[in-house]
Order: sequence, then C-alpha cells, then structure tokens
Amino acid sequence: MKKINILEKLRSTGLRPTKQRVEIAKFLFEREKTFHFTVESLNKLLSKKINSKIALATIYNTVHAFKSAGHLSEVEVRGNKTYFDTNVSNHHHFYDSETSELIDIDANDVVIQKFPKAPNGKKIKNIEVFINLKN
Amino acid sequence: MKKINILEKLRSTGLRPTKQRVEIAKFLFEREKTFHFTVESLNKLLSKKINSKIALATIYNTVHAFKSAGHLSEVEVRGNKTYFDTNVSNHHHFYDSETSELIDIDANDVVIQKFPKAPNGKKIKNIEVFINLKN
DNA sequence: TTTTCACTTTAGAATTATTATAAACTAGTA
DNA sequence: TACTAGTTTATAATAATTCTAAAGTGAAAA
Repeated sequence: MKKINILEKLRSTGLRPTKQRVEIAKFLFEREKTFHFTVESLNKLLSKKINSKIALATIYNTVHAFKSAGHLSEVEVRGNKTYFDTNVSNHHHFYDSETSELIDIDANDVVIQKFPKAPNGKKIKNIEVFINLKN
Repeated sequence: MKKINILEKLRSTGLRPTKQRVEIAKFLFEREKTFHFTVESLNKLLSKKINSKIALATIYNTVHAFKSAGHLSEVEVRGNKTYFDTNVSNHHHFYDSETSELIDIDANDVVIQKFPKAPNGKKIKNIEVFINLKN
C-alpha cells in the first residue's frame, strides 16, 4: 500500500488528509497483518516511530474519525481500555488475558449452527464470538 | 432464597458476612431472574432501596469480592462501564446498544459447530457469544 | 464475656481513560 | 493570495475506578 492510496483512502471518506492523519494512517494501514491497539499503545508507538509529536487528543480524534469512516473497528474487551482493530471485515477474536493480546479469527473459521432469534421488535445486527485463552 | 443461605453463601467462600455484604447479597441474589448491572446502577438502586448508606468504595469492594468468589460474572460490553451478571453459569448475551441493556442467552440456545483451535501453547478457557441488536 | 486482631468499611484523594474547550493552524476552494 | 470550515493542540474537565489510611467490626481465643 502506497502513500497515494492512503490519501485516497482518507479523501474517499471525507477525511481531509492532514499531516497527522496521514502519519497515523500510514502507521496503521501500511502493514501486512491486521493490527490491534489501544489509544495509549498507539500513542507510545507513534512517539517512538515519528519525529514530530502528535497530541494525544489528536490521536483520539483521528482514531474515532477512522472508526466512523469504517477504517477501524472497535473490539469489545473486558476491562477499562478500548481496543481498535485495523481489520474491519466481519470476524472474531481470541483474547489472551495473560498478555492482554487480541488475535483475529477469520469469520469462516467459526460456524454457528444454532442461535436464538432476537427479542420483541429487535433485529440481530451482528454476532461476535470471543474465545478466551488460558495457558 | 432465605437470609440464612446468603450467610452460608458468603461464608462458604471465605467472605465474612458483614452488614454491607449481606445487604448487597440479598439485593443481588434474592431474585427470580438474573440481574445485570454496573457499579453505578447498583449504587443508585441500593441507595433508594435501603435506608443505611453504603459507601461507593464498599460497593466496588463487594462486587469484586463476589466476582472473585464466583458469585458474579463480569460481562464484556463495548464502552467505558463494566457490567456484572448474577448468572455465573456458562451462557451468552444479547446486547441492545439502544438501551444499553443486556439479555441472557442460555448456553443451550447457542451451538457452535466449528471454531479454531487455540494458538501455540494456549488452551481455550471459554467461548462467549455476543449478539448485538438493532431496531 | 471480654479481648484481640485481621479483615472490612469509609471518605476522600489519586489515578486513568476519555472528552470538552477554545485558541491557533491549515487544506482546499474561490 | 485570501478566506473559511475543518483540524490540531494544550489544557481543563469529566467519569470510572482504585488507593489510602484511619476507624469500625466479626469471630476466634482467652
């Protein structure tokens, strides 16, 4: 993935490609594997990686902007921090509470044979499977 | 469920049955249906329900003590608050983000036909299925 | 029954994650 | 080039939770 695609990716979703957004987008999306992070971990990694400092508030703004634009998904994890995932396709997760590490599971690797129908006037938005690990 | 059972329930798990713990335990466990709550909601409900005020820190302490003792389970919900559940058996959840409401799903109502094996030296602790609802 | 002490409660301070504010900055258009 | 809406920034504010240390208490021992 080249820088030009990052610019297009941002513009295509109405996000003005500012210096900070491009830096963050390159860091997040120019990868082979999907990437899981919290705002805190991203902030630390970015401040090591790049020379120019990006304000923490900007990282929050940007991550939320990317999420709203569909470039990131938010992963539910027990605990106080919010995890994000560069994999925005429908998929599931392993969670290793020993290391606080998330691992993607391809949607095709999980088959749910039976599940209840939604209550009263509700519909099912999506089903998330979360496999907790131990040693 | 009678008060004597509450006392036994606490004692059997090494929890000294203090006035506050018994009050909270009665409120949580003397119910027909399972009960989902956050510390904040529990605090509000308790301060309405009972005359003697219980400190917020005590509610935190007690809920965590009950969780460690296996009398409560913690439910993963996207967002900043931690939800607890009086249903400690293996089961799943609907989550209605419109109302922030959790609904239990019996373990028997979900059948997972296929799931990946745990990575490297890890084992699967449990599998949680989370069905997000929309209107 | 009284004493004792480890466990518990409490109010308030501290911490942590996140959001709000408002002033300075800037990408894209006119 | 100048303008403007959108963006960044430092800092303050908020919210959830944990910490602290002093006072209180259940239950075992005397």
